[in-house]
Amino acid sequence: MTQTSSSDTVLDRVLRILSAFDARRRQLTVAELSQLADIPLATTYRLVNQLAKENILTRYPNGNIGLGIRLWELAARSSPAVSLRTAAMPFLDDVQSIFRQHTQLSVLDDHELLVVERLSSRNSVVNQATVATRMPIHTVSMGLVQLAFQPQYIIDDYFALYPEATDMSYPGTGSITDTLAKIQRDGFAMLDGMLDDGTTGAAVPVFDKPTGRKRVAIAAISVVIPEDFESRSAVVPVLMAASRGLTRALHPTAEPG
Amino acid sequence: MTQTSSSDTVLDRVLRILSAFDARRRQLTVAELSQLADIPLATTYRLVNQLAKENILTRYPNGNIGLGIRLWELAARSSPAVSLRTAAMPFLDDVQSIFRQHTQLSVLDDHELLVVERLSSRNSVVNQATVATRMPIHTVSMGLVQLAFQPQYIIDDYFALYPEATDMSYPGTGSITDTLAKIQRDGFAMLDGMLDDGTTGAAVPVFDKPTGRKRVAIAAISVVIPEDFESRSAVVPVLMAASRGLTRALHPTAEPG
DNA sequence: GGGTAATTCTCATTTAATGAGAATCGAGTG
DNA sequence: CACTCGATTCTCATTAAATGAGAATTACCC
Repeated sequence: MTQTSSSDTVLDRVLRILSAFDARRRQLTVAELSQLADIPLATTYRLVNQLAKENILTRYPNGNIGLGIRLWELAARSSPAVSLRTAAMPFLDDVQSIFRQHTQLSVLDDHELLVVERLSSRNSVVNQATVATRMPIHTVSMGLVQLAFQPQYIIDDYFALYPEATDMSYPGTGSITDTLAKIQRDGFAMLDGMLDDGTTGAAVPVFDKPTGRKRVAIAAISVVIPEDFESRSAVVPVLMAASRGLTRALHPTAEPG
Repeated sequence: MTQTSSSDTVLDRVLRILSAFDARRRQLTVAELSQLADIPLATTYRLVNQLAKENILTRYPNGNIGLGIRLWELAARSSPAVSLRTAAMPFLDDVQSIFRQHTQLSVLDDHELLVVERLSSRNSVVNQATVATRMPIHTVSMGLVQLAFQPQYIIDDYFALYPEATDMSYPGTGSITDTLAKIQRDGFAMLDGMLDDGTTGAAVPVFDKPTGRKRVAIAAISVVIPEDFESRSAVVPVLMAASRGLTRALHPTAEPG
């Protein structure tokens, strides 16, 4: 059955087809797509063929369907995420080469955290799943550090949307409200054992302007380190230097470097 | 007037809207979009609003339209270009940190060269235009080095499509046919003054498998160096090491390391 | 307050899109 | 080679998504 709320536009259907693919589902048969996208088989074939003709989707020799390079190209040419990532790369690279730990750039989008880039150490498993994945803001340092530097109404909206966040108790800082207050005071988040036992997520905000009182976080730079990391005390200063560099790169001004 | 060849589908129109944006046109008014996409204004407003609702496009506070983060996210989750880029990053990083020159990863697509990634030296201008840009294959080393390692029928198709390529005379190697033959013998392309005077483009192919006779290039790794670069003799060996590393990363086998 | 452009809304009309089922194709099996 | 089955394309009567001009509303500027 098709959607009942309003009419099922062609755009809705195309987006459901494109959304069916992710890091674990890179190739799908047309029958699978039809089911995942909730579109009758004949219509799915027609839309898939139209998309393949434009290279938004690609047909593999075995008949399976995957995303086409044109979709990437359209997005890469002028997406804000790509601009941010490109500007951030030298700073992420600095952080990654100093600590040799997973280093991420992330943003908040639609009340979730979205990973824009992840640099991993040489010998770590290539893990595509990390870039473009979403996580609840309140479960990771890089989310909390961005939330802490948002207008109060955005924080309130978030709590309204995720009441379970207000039930959280963070190791060493207590409630989410107390945790956000500490992050606001410190200017960084450093939380143990959030996603994985034995690791610490350290994150700093990237602000929308170099100085000023009402700065808003537009991204975060973060690393994941072992809890007993020997260079632990150096992490935040290095992240902050990277963050300030990125903010200046994004907002060049006449102020002295 | 709308297109006359066949009917103007919603998908056609949506793709024309998305294609209107590029590195130089990151924000457009709805009126500009209507003109660029050749869609009546009322229809453009309607489609733009639908796309903005899904965050495929975004509305800026000044009313301008730009690409939305969801488009990037859809593409980043499972696009082959992103997988290739992710696998290549350690090797590109190696090359870039050794020579401190622009380092690129590119593929052939639809008889053109498409830049998938570009790492630049620290102090170079951040130049978004390079990633996701297309160039004629026969005008750059990284294009020629991939063309040289394609099946003959693909080379023939290319010449049929771009007869002007057969009129080219490359410095030191002559015609394109002779140049391709030399690249096939050498296993790399190193051409002076192709895009910019005073520079050399050095490129090696990334093959579809580690060994074997009928290997096909699926990408290229390349650097742009000054013609009088002091480490010129080291460039190709380093690029080849990076390329072999990438091929092995893409095609892990049981063969010894 | 007036002027102008941007934007939304309306709705009669158009036509793109639909999708079941027939037809065709391709792969696998005996 | 014939048969079976699933994949895929094609057909076409019907539907409803889409259209787009122009009116209405909103926002901005002077």
